[in-house]
Amino acid sequence: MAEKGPSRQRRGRPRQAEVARLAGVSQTTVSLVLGGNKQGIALHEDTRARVLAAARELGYVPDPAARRLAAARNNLLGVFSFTATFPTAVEHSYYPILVGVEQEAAAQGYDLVLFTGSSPGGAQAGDPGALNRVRLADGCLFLGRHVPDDQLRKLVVDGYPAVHIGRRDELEGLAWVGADYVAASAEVVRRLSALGHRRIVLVREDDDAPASTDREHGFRTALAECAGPRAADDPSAVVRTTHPADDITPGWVRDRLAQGVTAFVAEETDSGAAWRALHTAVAAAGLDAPDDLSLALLGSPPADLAAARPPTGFDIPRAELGAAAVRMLTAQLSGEEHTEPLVACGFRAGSTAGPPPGRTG
Amino acid sequence: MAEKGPSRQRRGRPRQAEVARLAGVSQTTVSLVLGGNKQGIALHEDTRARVLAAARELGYVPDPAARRLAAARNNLLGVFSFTATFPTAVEHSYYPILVGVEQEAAAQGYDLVLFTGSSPGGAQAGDPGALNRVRLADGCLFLGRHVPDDQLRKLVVDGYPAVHIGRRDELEGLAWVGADYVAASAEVVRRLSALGHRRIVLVREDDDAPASTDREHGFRTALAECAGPRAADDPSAVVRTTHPADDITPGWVRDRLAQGVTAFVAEETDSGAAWRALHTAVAAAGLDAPDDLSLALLGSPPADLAAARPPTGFDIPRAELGAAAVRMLTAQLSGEEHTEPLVACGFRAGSTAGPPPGRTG
DNA sequence: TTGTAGGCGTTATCAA
DNA sequence: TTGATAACGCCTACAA
Repeated sequence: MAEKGPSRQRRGRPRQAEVARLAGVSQTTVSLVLGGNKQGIALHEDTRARVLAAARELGYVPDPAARRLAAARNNLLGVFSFTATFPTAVEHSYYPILVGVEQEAAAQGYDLVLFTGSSPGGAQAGDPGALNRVRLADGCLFLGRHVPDDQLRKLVVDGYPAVHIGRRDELEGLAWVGADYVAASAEVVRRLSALGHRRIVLVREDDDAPASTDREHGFRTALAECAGPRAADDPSAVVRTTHPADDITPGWVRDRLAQGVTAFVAEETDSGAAWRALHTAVAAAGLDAPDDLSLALLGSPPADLAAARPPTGFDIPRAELGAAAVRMLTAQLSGEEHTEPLVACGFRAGSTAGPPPGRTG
Repeated sequence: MAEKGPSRQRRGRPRQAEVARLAGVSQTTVSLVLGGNKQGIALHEDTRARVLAAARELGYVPDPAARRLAAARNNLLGVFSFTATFPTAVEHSYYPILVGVEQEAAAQGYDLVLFTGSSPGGAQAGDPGALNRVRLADGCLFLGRHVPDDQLRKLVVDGYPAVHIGRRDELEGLAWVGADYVAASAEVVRRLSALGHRRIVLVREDDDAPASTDREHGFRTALAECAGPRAADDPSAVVRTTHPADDITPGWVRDRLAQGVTAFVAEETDSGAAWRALHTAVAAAGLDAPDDLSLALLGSPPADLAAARPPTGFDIPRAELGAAAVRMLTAQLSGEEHTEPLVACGFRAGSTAGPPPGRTG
């Protein structure tokens, strides 16, 4: 298997020792000069010049492996997603985050190592050591809700620098960054309230992911502020639906309207099921937003609905989220502790919300 | 600056020595066991098991830098793109290529390191050492046309395994993989010819990128076969347009038709300008493909036109391109030389081409 | 101001 | 079958 071959391709590459010989100084001096002389040690301008000249003549470039070995760090940040890093389907959720991760990592001088849950090195889904590969990097970012708790906990306990993207409180000691769904959802409700809406219904998926829970929390909090505690505690203010959302029908929408509801809010999820169902039901009922009722989306619309009228709601700053994760990780690496975990979502005015019908805004 | 802090954050990262202690063997033995025992040295099944267990317990992972320093390889493949690997403008995205790169790399047991071109560490655009970081990996893939020649040449001259994705002949000795635009473009012309078209016009951008040149070359070659050398040499058979393509107007289309042209071919580019212009002009002229004329696209339609009727043309197998690049790189690593550099593009029947009007196919 | 020496974590060559 | 020992190229006290 080409065991013997012309491997060791390092061949003709000059090392500091050769530069030293050519310049007539010691290898240490070369390291000092070429290393930028961090410790502010004084050296002859002469020596400096000779070394530089010799290095240029030989075309010297430092060996990154050696450099990193000596420095006890490799300037590598890991990115681990339990599913493939480049899934064909999930493209929409992770890609924008990676954009931010890459930018911030580059800005801070780190390169990225991509680990996939289903990679080789004997790292299958069930493998209890699957996560260990990330130790190769100085620290690692974790994406997705399916990262196994126990393995992650082991890394954290060992003091390995890790940051989870997405709120993750259950795992004690694990740093995370997440979108501030609570505040953003509350803001949407406040805007609707400012338009005159009092009875508002939230359509969410039947799932206890933090992302869903946080949205409901923000929704209820703001509702309590705007419409009083009774409105917020009303169980019918929040509807849990399944995927597909068979219960969100034109009839259901009409019923609600008849009961005085004037605005509907849906959460964004991977599938976009809640928003899609609401959208479809409203259209099928022959109703139109914002004239007959107001609609808002707690997140961004799925790609196939993006062409439609932009929904009122908020945008998750995914790139910013990635960048924030990198910042938190590098803060850990340099000994400083946590930076801000919550990233604010910007309100998106959109055009699916307006004053309730029969009322002048 | 965090210069002094509790750096040396290698902290808990276990090394072979600790595994050795735990397993009650020498560090050498650990290396032997964990290294896969390449030299076929015999060792007790007992020892082996103990070492493996200890390594797993400690979560041992070899240090890539040390590995590379000592053995000149670390099972890491680099991916370097001079611009961001994850650009915001989706159309420029390398994403589909990376999908293939990741899959093939995983299949061959390599992890991926993403080197971002715009990284500091003193690695700005002008920095002559920006590319040097890649030497940490066993070999590297290069993406995009803006990889600086001189630095890349240095790597190649030093014998560093590198593969460029996209044809790159100018750089002597640099291996590359690319889509076979020549053959694919020729095939499209042949199909059109088989339908009965004789006068065909190619709309391309005014750019001398290999991708454009190759398409024209294939176009002219096939045209010579099908319609004779006169047709192929006719300067009006190829139109160079700029971005935006103001010259591709409804009037221009009609003119051409009046002169006997029955089919138009556009090249795919980053911007999609040529195809978009053609598309728009034809529609504005009140014409329709394939009834009034035939259209073909040398590539895939831009995202915003993907919903329209699928154009006749070919698909660039981007994932396959990535996989081919990895194969070529690993071939270099194992001493074997070049594998096939050209990746075939599949013909896409689409539905914008048919027999010329007034003729029975 | 410069040089000497030791170590970073692995692999590889020999002895034992 | 296993264990010293010497690289690999660079960094960094510390000594001169």
